[in-house]
Amino acid sequence: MHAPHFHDDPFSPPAPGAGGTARLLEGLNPEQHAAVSLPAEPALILAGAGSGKTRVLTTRIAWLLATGQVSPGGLMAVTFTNKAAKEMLHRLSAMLPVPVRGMWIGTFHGLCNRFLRAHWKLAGLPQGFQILDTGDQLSAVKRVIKAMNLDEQRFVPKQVSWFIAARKEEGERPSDVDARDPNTRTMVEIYRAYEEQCQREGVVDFAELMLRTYELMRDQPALREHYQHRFAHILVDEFQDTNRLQYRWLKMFAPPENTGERARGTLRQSVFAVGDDDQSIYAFRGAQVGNMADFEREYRVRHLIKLERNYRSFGNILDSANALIAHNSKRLGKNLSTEAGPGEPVRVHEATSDYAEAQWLLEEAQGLHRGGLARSEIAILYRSNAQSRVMESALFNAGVPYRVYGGLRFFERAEVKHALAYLRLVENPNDDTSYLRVVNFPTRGIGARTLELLQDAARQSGRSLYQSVSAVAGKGGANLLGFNGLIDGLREATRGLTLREIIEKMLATSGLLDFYRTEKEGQDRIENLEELVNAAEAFVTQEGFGKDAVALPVDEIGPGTLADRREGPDGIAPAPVAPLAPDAETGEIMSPLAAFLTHAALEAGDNQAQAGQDAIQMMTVHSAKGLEFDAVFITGLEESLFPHENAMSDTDGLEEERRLMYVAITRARKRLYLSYSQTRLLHGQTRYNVKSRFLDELPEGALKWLTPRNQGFGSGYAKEYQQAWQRGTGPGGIVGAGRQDNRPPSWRRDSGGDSGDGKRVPWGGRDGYGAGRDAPLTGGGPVPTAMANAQAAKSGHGLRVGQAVFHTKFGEGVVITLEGSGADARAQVNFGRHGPKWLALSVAKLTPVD
DNA sequence: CGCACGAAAAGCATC
DNA sequence: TTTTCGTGCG
Repeated sequence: MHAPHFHDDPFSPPAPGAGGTARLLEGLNPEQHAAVSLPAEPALILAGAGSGKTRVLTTRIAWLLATGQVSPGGLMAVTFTNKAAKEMLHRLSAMLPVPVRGMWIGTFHGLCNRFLRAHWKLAGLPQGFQILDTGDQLSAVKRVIKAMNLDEQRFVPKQVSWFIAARKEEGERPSDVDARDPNTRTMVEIYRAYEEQCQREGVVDFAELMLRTYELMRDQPALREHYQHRFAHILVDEFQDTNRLQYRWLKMFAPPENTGERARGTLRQSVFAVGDDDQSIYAFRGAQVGNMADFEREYRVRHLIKLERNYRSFGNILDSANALIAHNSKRLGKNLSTEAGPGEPVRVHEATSDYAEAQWLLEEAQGLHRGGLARSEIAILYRSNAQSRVMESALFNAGVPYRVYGGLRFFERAEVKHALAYLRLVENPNDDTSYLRVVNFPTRGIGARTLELLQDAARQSGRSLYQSVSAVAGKGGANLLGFNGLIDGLREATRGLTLREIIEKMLATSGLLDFYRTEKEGQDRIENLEELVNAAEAFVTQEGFGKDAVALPVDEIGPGTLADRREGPDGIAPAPVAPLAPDAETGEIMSPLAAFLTHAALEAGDNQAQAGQDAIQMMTVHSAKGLEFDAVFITGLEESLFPHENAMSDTDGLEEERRLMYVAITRARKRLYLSYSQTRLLHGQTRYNVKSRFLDELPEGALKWLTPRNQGFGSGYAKEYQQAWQRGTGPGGIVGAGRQDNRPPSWRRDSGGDSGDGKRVPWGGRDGYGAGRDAPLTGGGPVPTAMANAQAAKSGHGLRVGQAVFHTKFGEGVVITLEGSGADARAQVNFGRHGPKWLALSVAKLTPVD
């Protein structure tokens, strides 16, 4: 077999030492240079925030290729997100004329998918297996629970899904789970049934992609040998975020004994792991920071390189980050430095209310924008999504364009999922999840009763819903038959059509398009369906599924082929060309439709809010990881918010919160704002919080307080409250300002190009928080407590709700509730660090702080 | 199959 | 503002 033919022949890389190679290393600092040009041995790169991690990773790949140490097919690079993978491919192709598309660079799941496509038979999967996203998985679990006649109250589908995913991420099949209590035993039974169901339907969930690949490598020596021979270099990005299974997976592809000085025989592999323990913020979803230390030990890492030079932020920002993270005990140890000079101080702002905080932020951001900063260079970060609403409201009312990350993504939208369900049924009518999703959508007279019967029948015979329709008699049965006919007809009618034509045909014959045409909110949905057609078109072009696409058999394993195929004409193994590895035996690649469905599951797409416009960026700190902005606002720096109350009780949780804060700080290039508020409306209740301990952990010299330092907590609020009272806008006036509308901002995509000028309606048109009519512009006092304040003022002990107090044992706190009077008087005080406490006022020594 | 409106969450979120 | 779910109607 011949090596595939490329225009830019990757098998003739620039000769080592040629100008090209030297140019690759140009401009790297000594540590980066060292990392990029390390010998082929295990290496751990501790890459601080903004230290050029991606550059090192991609240059390392380019360097390995350019110096002829490895062929494009001989290396694998793994990331967590599609974004990171794309970025790597993009940069790489800018550095070297290399056919990046066929290279094994991708997300863990994407690569597993590719692997399982090639070895589907060995893996015990149907050739066209489809992937369940989180939502599909949830409905699949629900069906299982129902089928087992279990109580959904006791076995909450979400929790069960989570349980199953967690087990898989620990590498445990049902029989491996140590189930001691009856509850867990039932969970395991559900897990078992769920697996059987998935297998029957020919679908796999995300965790299954990983686990199956791992198991296949573990149980198939020939396969293992093959891949270990093939991948001489494996690079892992964001290593601190790997979970147990991912690390074990890695060890299957490149076991420690094959690496470095322990390499056995001719088999010599190198793993290049890049990570930052200080940015490990995903323990809650199974990430094991400990993998870094394990890796260092198990692989006997001799090359540990720290990238501590930061090219992103000015000194004050870095000093703050360094000082903060120094409070963590569990660290590998790292300190960021810059040559950029101190830059501006970090600005700190104390607000009286979340509303006031939002107003301040709005003004400040507007100022920055007027000063010439693009809105897209301004980021507003918060710990939890619930915090975004006040700020959205403020921005919206001022007509400032903004973009909120983390909403519904394209392929998760209901109408898109419906469309995909039809397409999946065309591919595989036994996909019960998809069947149930659209069997009666648009409605075709198939009710719950009929579906019950159908599901019973299917359960009895162990067959799919599609296969069981004949078991249902009567009108319902006839309608079911009709639906099956629709799917069959669609499959016939679309045979041989292009992907675009298939989708268009489906949209028309399924009735989806007609349905949304008559629905009043349907215009958006139709646009999204059109967008789906575009996405498919783009996919076909981009992935080379056009008529010129060549299917080249690669990675076939079978007797006698292993040794042979390792070497191409010049002693280098050929790289796969097809985007998805073809069947290992036949070389057959998936149909464009099946491939597109896979793509849709593995890549949920962007959430499309406000894409393309210069808008202020709003997101949680988690989603900000990996991004950078000229100006960053970190808001809601309050105890119980950030650090979050659920994480405050144990050190591990607290340290993760601190790393989260570290990530947040290091997003800023030039200007960083930190803000907190004395009062905050959260879940309909006013909370009185103490400022975050993280603020106290920053170096005073790097900070500049925009509001008076050490102002008594609550005092500012109290003053404004009194003023408002005197103005006659007391409780009566303020009460109405409480938010009535609980919806997240759901804007209509307006047709005009110039959105953000007040045409969109985030609160469905109703007055939001401070919509301007009856809410005061500043100092909108918290509502329910206003009354309580008035009462408390009369009760003699001189305390008010919202009052800042000092307690000899617990320190600073804020009064959040007052009850009783005289000797009975008691107060609930939130001491932040110590949490809220009830105190008898006749005993406790509380000093008002003012 | 009973009843009502609205609605989606209480922490972060990749694939 | 308080609790729990899914979806649409008589």
